Amino acid sequence: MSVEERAPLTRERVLAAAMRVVDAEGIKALTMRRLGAELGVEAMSLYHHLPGKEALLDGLADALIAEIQAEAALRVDAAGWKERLRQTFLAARVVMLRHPWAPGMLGARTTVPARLFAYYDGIVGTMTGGGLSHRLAHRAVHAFGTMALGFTQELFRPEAAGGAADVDAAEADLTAMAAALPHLTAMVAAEAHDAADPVLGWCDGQTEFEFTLALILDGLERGAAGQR
Amino acid sequence: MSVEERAPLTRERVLAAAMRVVDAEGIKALTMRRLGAELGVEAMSLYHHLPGKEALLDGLADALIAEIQAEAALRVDAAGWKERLRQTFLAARVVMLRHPWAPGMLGARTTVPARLFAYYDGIVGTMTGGGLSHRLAHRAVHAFGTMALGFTQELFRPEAAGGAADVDAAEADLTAMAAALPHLTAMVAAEAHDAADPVLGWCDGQTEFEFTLALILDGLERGAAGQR
DNA sequence: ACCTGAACACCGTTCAAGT
DNA sequence: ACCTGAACACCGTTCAAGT
Repeated sequence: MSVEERAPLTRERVLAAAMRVVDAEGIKALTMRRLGAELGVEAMSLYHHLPGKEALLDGLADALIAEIQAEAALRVDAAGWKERLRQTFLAARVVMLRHPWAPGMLGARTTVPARLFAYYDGIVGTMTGGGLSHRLAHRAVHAFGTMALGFTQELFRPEAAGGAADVDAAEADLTAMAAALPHLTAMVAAEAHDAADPVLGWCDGQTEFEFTLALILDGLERGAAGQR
Repeated sequence: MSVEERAPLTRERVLAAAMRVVDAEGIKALTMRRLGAELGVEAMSLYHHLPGKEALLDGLADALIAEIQAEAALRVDAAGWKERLRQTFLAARVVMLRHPWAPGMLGARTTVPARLFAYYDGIVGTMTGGGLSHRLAHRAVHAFGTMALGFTQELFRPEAAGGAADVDAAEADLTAMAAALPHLTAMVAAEAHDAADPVLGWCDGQTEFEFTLALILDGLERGAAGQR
């Protein structure tokens, strides 16, 4: 189907095709047979360029880290460690928003993409270069958690396929919900009221991401002041 | 194999058996056929008590939240919102350490376990009851992220099956690594030196968990003071 | 009503055979 | 060296049949 159908297969072409499939159809669609079809080839041919499905996913994870590094290189231009980290993590978030399948895929992985070490090395270097101790830099890496990859771990993010019937049912016993979940109901009522702009309003990911980021960065800054 | 082999199948017995299988053999071992065998029954019989595999995993997630709630009920006895949250999240962590498969399983889930709403309702109630605004409580819920479920999202946690050959290979070009990853190498050297007790030493999860928890709780407390 | 056996439509992967 | 077709050992799930 694609232009380069007749070109010889390489590891790079296989990974590029995998990225295309997964961006267009999601991670579940990425089967060896489907990927073979994308390249105009039998599934078995892929094994000459990658040892198996695990290696394919490893390669995909690695390609994603590379894209995050590239995006950060384009954007990070500040001098201070705090602002540099902020820019780094916001760049990572942009990449993750381009690939909605990525958080779940990375979370399910048990092996470390080789490129991740180099990526984190740069982050640690930014902190120690800014005067943070190795101990505080170490703690910071853990505190940021998945933030360095562009997402706070929002478990159970809402699905694209919403059930209209469920919404109706939910509305029907909204009063029952208010009784069972008084604090959540009150919070939604108070917060939704303030959300004039739907993009910046209720549970907007960007707002929450930046709040958490600032919270942790400010806390580290205070810790860095205390360590002297 | 089990004592209750002849008792009639119920949804509860199926879920209890699933929890047994997954605790003993991991999430990959949980197939409909394997679960049937655990109960001395054909795989197809399970469909009379659960609609399918998705519902089985939903049930497992729900049972896990229930266990977290029960553990918290046993332990949380403080008066202030800050200490109550600290105890709540440490209780959740204990449950997660009992079920190492749980973080990955919850992270892969796309639907929300019903019980999670009630669990978060209690957490929000603790904060608003302590004087935090709905806005700050909302931001806090996002900032805590998976901490309420007992884990910071440590992507790529080390596997149980370690490759000795890989360790040897890694040692062989340790100098090469030091050149390629100078900041990480320096951090490991500095931090590992201080780690007299291996349990409390390098990358101990409990230490990192409590550091991040305190960082966020302190930041919220400051935010709560600022909101008046 | 509950459980079964055979079958269906998929997977990842092995292997002998082609070119 | 690279690709193929058939096959193997699995999955979740359907369905007609048993009791």
